[in-house]
Amino acid sequence: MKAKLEDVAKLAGVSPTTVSRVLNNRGYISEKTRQKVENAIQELNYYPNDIARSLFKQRTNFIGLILPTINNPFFSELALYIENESANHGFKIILCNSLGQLDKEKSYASMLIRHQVDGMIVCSYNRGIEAYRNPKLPIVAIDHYLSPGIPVVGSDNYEGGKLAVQHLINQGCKSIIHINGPAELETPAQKRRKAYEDLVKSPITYEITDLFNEEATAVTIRRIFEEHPDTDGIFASDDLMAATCLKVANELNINVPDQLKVVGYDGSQTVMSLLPQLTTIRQPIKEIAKTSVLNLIDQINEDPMEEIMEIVLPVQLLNNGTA
Amino acid sequence: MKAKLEDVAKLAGVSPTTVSRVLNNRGYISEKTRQKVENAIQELNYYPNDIARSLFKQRTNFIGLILPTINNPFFSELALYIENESANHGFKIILCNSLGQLDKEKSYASMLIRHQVDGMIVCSYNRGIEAYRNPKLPIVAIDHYLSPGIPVVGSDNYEGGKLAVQHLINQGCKSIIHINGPAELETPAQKRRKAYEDLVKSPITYEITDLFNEEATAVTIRRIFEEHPDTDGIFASDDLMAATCLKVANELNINVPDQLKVVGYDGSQTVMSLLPQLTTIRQPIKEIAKTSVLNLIDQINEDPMEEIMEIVLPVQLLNNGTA
DNA sequence: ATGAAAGCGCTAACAG
DNA sequence: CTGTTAGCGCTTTCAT
Repeated sequence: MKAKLEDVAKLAGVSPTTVSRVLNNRGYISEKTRQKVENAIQELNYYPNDIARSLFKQRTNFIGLILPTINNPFFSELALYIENESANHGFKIILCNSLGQLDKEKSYASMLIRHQVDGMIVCSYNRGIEAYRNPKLPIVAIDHYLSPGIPVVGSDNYEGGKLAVQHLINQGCKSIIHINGPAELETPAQKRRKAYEDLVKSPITYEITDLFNEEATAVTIRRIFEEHPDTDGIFASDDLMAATCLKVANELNINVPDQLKVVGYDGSQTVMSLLPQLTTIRQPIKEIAKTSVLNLIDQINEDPMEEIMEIVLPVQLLNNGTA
Repeated sequence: MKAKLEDVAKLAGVSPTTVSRVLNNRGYISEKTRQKVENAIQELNYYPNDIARSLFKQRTNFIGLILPTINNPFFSELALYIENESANHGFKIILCNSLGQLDKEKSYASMLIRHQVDGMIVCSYNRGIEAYRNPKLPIVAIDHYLSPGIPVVGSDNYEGGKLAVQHLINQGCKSIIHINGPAELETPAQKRRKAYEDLVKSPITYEITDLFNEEATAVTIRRIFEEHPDTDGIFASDDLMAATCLKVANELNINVPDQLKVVGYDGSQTVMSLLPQLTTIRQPIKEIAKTSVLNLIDQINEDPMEEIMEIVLPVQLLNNGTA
């Protein structure tokens, strides 16, 4: 069986308390004892049991991360930085892909609570999950409002939408179409749409209902060109949709950027590597990640911090060629 | 404070054991008692503490996942399916990004052991980590040999390399260059290179040393065209490198596929969405994920299963246009 | 400077 | 059908 603290104590000829002391570097220990203990640890190949420790300490150093799907450049980059930053502070990430399904998200949320996570970072799009109302559970929501009282970290979606649409207008587009996910109230991403609607005389938005199905997205986009053949600009609310626009345009022999200009949204590293010509709005993904983690850790430590309820980070237009 | 089992018991007027019984649906309980208990659970908004449960059961239902970086379409897709499949079997994923650094991987591995994970799935590229030699810790390695005795799940890398290079030859390429990551012994990915070397008269392989730096990759690729201006075919050992080839070719006004043909490797959904014209070798990512999880769970349950030490899944050429 | 004992929240014998 | 008790592995008063 696995060695436990008691085994180490016996082998070193000391009490469990003493072993615990050297493990945690707490209290006074003679150099000699410390050596004996450390030798025993080596010899037994002992690893402290963090489950037992967590039970006692009422702290797991686990952070639950709920997102729609890690298999998306924006979320995977976000997750990378969240994991990194968390690790820097001694926290571990439990990964949950809700796939946008309410029931999955619910069961993940309660699973995380049962596992005594110290906090959660949620960037999924479902509301009304009771578990989030669990009093005193530190939560940070990324880029959408989860529930009153839960801080939101995100980027300036209205500004991003404005930058995108204004750029298309500046480039001479006359008929600009917007593509967005399903309209949900109070989602900051809908502010991109608001900006579009504020800047364009007769706004037309196509909604992609099944964000997880690229072919369905392509079908919707083909409809744009059938129903609005005069379209000369598209503002897509994320880069994957923008990529699908480019693909469809290519199928239809529509030249980008001459006949059609396309602006995406997110500007993740992966998309920029694979599709460097895509003009897009870059979200400060790393900063969103870091800010979220730090805010969450502050909540966990109950630092008296000034209860910041919404953090809005700046975005940037990357003018790369498709618009 | 958070409600615990004892509080539920008190409120329901029964013993803790009884509460535990209804929680776990074990043993005989009268319907009346069950109701009382369930009401108390509701009323107290009680969530069982899985940490305490794990401590007792000597089982956490945690699986550690170590990969170089989740911010890569291949790994993020893999991680999605691994997480999904694990969740289907009641396991949770702890995400670790080693960033290819030995020390990070080491500390992640021992963190996971301290946290009593029931098993680990490792798709990182470092060898000689002692923690992996921890006897009886179930491990599955994805696409590389970790240590003797640890099962490997992967796809047919030699066949993939062969398909790629043969395709380039069939398309008329005379001077085919291969791009790969740093040469490491016993990495199945090196079998792609082996296939290339077996099929080409005078093989030339460029090594990308810093896989995490796209600009460095671009620099190396530019060197190819300086040093071998007659290059008419490139087999890149992953799609991101292939994408960088396309980008550099574009900079240099080299037409793909007329003057240069490029074949990538992986064929993840994300890359196929963003760069649908890329000809590549598709790995069966979902199957790799599922197989790994199932094999690991078998190990965890000590199912007597036939100790399969290497599982090789088939690959497929996706002939999309860049070659 | 070190040890004994209690307890974190839960479950599983074992009784009854 | 239900309760009592011990203990999972660790940490921490409180003694000494």
